[in-house]
Amino acid sequence: MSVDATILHADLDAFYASVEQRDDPRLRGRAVLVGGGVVLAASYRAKARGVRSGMGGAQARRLCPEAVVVPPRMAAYTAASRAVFEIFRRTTPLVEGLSIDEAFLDVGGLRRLAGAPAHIAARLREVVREQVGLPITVGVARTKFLAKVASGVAKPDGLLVVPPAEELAFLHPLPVDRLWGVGPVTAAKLRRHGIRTVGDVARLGEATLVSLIGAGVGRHLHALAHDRDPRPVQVGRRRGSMGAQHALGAVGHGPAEWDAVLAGLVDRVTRRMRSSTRTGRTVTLRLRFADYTRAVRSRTLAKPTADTVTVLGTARALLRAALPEIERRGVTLIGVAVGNLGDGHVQLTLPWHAAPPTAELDAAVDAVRDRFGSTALTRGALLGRDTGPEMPLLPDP
DNA sequence: TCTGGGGTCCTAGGACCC
DNA sequence: TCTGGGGTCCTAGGACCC
Repeated sequence: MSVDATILHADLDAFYASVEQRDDPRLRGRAVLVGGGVVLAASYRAKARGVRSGMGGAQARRLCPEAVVVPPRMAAYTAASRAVFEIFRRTTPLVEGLSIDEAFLDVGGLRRLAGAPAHIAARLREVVREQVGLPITVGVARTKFLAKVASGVAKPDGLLVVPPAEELAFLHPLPVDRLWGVGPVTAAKLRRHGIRTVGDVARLGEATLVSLIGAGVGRHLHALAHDRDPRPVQVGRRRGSMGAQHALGAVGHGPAEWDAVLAGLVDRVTRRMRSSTRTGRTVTLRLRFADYTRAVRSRTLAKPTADTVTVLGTARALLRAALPEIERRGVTLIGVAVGNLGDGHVQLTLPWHAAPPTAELDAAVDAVRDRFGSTALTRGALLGRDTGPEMPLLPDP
């Protein structure tokens, strides 16, 4: 573990809204809301009026009547994100993406090549601004946690370095809910005991903290408040689940509509799985009731799959089982996720003497089909590859 | 404040196995 | 007949993040 501040947390500012302002000069300098029903992103001018992402559109427009509301353009955001992540990876190979608009970068080994971390961070901000046209804030510190907090404090369009000697002085005056992992519930529990700042948390014994907020969160918070965070920047983490969900209006739905929604969601998810050559074993049905409480129902299959029919069958069975509860309580959201994701590869071992187009190969392809439930894999596709027996599922044509 | 869509991680109980 | 400790997997719920 380095004793230097070598970890960068880079976070695009008001990402979706900034992309909109970049692409439409008329929006620059104005309050911009992306998404009408619910605010997906708000420009800083709108945030200054109290608008937050996740807020209902009606309330946002009340707070900020002069705001321009634009529909989301996910393809543009994805493209901008890709461009920024390419710059990250040109900066250092040690990049850990956290979401579409933020990542950790470890620049520890680059001092002789590219200069001090603060210099690299400043340069990174310039390059993102020049080449992608977006403002980005960077926090620099010795740990991931501190770097993340630093970028949060420095926003928007800022750069903040926390030197190792000043970590506690930086950390302890901050309100607890500034900590990554402290949300409304934990903050309220702590507030009830008069704990408001990170310094207040640090003065508590671990056992006391655990008794207040539970073992997991308690120990985690105790470590962070004492500035202990050994987590390294991890390259190449892959998502563990893929899902899709759809919010329903309050009235006028029945089993036929629920089933249609479900089928659409499953189709979306399994398509995405196939196009990224992932397969999964656990199908989860997500429900939100009329009172906005939530429930999940899940089933784990014997074999990983990315097959629409298999996943839909499982999701339907879960929905059927939940039907009495849904009819009693009303449903306002349906979601489907597939978890336990594997890499979508399977090892085919053929006898060395098997001439390719043989019964063995056919049998092997059948075995893959059987295991993955893939309708996209064909023997021709398999033969078209000379990369050896490791064979990804193919994306939809 | 009346709430979208995409995720992560943790906890806890029960089944099952050795 | 009644009993222990430890491990893994599955399901459900909940907090949190952007």
